[in-house]
Amino acid sequence: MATGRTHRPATRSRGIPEATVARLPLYLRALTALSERSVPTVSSEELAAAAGVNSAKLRKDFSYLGSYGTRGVGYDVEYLVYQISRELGLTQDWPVVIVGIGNLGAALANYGGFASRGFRVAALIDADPAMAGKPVAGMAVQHTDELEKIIDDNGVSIGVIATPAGAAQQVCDRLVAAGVTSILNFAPTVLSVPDGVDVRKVDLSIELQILAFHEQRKAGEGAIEAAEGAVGVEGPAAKVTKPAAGGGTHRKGPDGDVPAVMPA
Amino acid sequence: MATGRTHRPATRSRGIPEATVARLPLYLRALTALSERSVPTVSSEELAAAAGVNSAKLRKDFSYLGSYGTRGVGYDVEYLVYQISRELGLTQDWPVVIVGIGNLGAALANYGGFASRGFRVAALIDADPAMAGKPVAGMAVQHTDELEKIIDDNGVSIGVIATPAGAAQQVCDRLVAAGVTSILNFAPTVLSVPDGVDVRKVDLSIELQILAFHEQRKAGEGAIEAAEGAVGVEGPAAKVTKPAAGGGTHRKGPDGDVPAVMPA
DNA sequence: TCATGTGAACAGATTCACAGCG
DNA sequence: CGCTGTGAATCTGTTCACATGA
Repeated sequence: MATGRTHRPATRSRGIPEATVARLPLYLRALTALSERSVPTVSSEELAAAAGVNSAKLRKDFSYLGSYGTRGVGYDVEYLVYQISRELGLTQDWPVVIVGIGNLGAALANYGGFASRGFRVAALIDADPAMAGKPVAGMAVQHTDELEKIIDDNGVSIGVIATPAGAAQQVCDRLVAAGVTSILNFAPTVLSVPDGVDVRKVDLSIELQILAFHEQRKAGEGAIEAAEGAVGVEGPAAKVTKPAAGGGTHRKGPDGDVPAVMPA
Repeated sequence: MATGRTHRPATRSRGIPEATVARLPLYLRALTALSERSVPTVSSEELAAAAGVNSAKLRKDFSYLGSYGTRGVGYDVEYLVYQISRELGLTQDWPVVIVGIGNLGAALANYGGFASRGFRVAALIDADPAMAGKPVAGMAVQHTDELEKIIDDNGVSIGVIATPAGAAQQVCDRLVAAGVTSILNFAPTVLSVPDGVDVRKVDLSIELQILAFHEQRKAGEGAIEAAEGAVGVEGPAAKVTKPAAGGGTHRKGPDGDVPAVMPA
């Protein structure tokens, strides 16, 4: 889901639903593990368990790729690894650049999963002149001035942004102008890009906030019903048409009328 | 999307659809920015643009929280910030532990977005005895032996796993046994957890693979039709019932019969 | 006989379009 | 009049359940 703004339907490219595409890497990982253990075939049931999905979904997913299984038997591991790899475009080499070599950028550069599976870190780029030339993950960091040249020389079409939020849009614009058409954004900002450019974002604080939401709910559990009935903890129930106290238009908060504004 | 295995329906908790919950942090961020610029109100149109969604979706999302807007005017920024914060459970403090202080763990520890918005790093934990006591992000790293005690003493319910894949499940088990009920997993593995525990995963290589899929498609463009017709690039068309060459059962690959197995 | 592959039923999310209210 | 709030239509994704074929 993280395909960012401005670029839309992105619907099923050549018939494969987006949700399925997002699961293919999961299957591929599970299959690779099986392959390493020289397991020749798997059933949808086994593979689904390894990938953490249910088997009906997995079979449906695979059905979009074609009929690659054998009824009564299962799927040939090696063959599926190949098919999924090809479908994902991993049989070719994808040079990527990482822009912003701070803590996170360095972590990404060192991340092994990057190098495997068809991705190759073509360059590490940072705006800080003091970083230029410094070795990170066995590679010399290059200055932002070189960005366009690097993209061009290496035929880079995928860029990773690991800069502070403030710099992200500007970096993004330069990447796109230089020919990058897919961006993985770690900066906590919404990027705008022209049509035809894909953006996916990875956002730590968003993930945490989603967890907090569910966590909060767990704590409440049975108390919720009671509280809602009694105090009217928001929801349509709290739709007080006229504010009970305080002259303003709004301020219909359930636990006290004045919002306790969050710290920045 | 990312709610991990074993725990499922997870559907709408108390009426708010999961998809909406996932966008609330986005709105909150945009609203916080407006708040800092002292903007008093926003229309759904403006806010949607800032958050990178469309306005109908945003209005629908907000409608699940209650009727917090004013027709003909828009939404009160401060008020919405408060409502969303409360809905997400950010008006309380969430102590989190980060397990695995490698490159990534250190990056996370240093990540500012952590500290803001209700999350507090209660401890950094690593299995390497050599790391113990070392300062990272102004905090002394503690040894895994202390894990249970730390969780308990600090009332931690959210854990972040940034260990290598091999250690993740084991760490996860210990976190859960110690009382953690929400986990953010950066290790490239499927975690199994008992019912009632939420897992969200952030997986760099999966994101890249999804980008590669779309990237590949862009490159192909009009050529796809032709190629499929001519060579029979898989799809139902490639459903060769009997392998053309090579004795095996499968191996129906389009560009060469032997799968070019990926490197690990 | 067994597990795949898939139509059909269902569920969830998005978009449309407009009634309703400030 | 302008913008929110929301039913209804649509679209996407998931699950069911079973016919099909190795």
